[in-house]
Amino acid sequence: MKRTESTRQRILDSALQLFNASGTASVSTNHVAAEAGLSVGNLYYHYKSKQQIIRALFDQNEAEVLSALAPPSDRPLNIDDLELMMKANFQILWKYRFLYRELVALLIEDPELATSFRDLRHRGFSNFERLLQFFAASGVLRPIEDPEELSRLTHLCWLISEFYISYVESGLGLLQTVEGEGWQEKGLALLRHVIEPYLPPDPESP
Amino acid sequence: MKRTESTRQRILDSALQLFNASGTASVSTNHVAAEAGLSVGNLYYHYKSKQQIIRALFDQNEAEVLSALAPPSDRPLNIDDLELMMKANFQILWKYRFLYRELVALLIEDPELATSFRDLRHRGFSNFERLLQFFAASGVLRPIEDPEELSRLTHLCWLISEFYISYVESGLGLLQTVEGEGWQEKGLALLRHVIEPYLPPDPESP
DNA sequence: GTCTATATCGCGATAGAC
DNA sequence: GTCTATCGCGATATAGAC
Repeated sequence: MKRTESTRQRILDSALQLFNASGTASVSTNHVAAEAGLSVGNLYYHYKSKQQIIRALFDQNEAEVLSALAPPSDRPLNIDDLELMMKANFQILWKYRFLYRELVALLIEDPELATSFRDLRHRGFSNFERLLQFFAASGVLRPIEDPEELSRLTHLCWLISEFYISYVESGLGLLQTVEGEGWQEKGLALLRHVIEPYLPPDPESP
Repeated sequence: MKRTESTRQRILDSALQLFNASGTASVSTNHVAAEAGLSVGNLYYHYKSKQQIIRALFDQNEAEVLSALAPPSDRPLNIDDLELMMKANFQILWKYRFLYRELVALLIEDPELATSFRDLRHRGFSNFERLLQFFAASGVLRPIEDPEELSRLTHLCWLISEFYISYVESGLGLLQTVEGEGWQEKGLALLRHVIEPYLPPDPESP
């Protein structure tokens, strides 16, 4: 409706870029305004605080995550869907990496954000657990009787997805996978590694 | 030698406590000095900047990690040693959790710290990989031929150890494991879950 | 070593003209 | 909606007395 969204969006884009590059602590609203090519006053006209900008970025992230992880619903799921979802998820996590990188600190500093995040995560976790359960029940994965084991597997996938990028950024991965996209493939490999023991026994293995 | 260490240590203790509780961004040198019961001037006499304090805490952490992960050397290693090391490691990670929680941001803000950290991690990673290799070679774990697979398993264990606490702190785990120590046991369970497929086939399973 | 000022700076946020 | 100007504050860091 309003064309004011254009400016709002430019603020978010600039903030996202700077936060990803330098972290939220060292990026001030001044920097964001400069990067976006507007005055501080104007920035504050659109967002009444730095926290509001971060929240808006979180909301954007939330929308993208939910849409990327929504199952096709009109078509039976297969194992490739799982792989595709994980891939799409990595893209989004990378786009908003500052959020996950500083996650706990951001949540401590903004209880309201903490509530939103925990809500999102809770829903996402349940969905993913159901998805794995569905795969196990439909033969894509081998059956998982113990609910504790299912829960552990879900937590494991979730933890890896959420923090793999921070793990890479924090150094070791970077040194070894200098190539631009290699990190993503390696992350997927870790997820596959965790899933692998649950693939159904293959009758024709060498 | 000098009793100045007492004050220096009090500064570090106070800083550690506050950083863990509120994050480095919202804790100022003023707060640290107040918590330690000294003047700001005195604090700056001992550490010339906030970054220096963080570095000192990192060094402390490094020393504890290295000593906790040093193998007995005079005694053959067994699988319980692995479990004990992981447990000790969790304790240390918890003690210095702000470091890992804000890891990437801290490394971006302080390139010198980044160098130290990457060096430590590189050494730690190699050691741990060798340890797993040793277990695989000596029958504690089943043989792992593919070096890529060994590397993946090592990365996996490392990633889980390093970020599990942030994962818990960021919410989901907290809601489910309200009990004070349960989180640690659950973390170990995740690590065991990853190791389990590599345990040697047990002749007398039900 | 420790304290009490104090200097300096930049940040978040607002007021008011256009 | 956008700008310029500015206020108030708290943070880092230093100077100098004790």
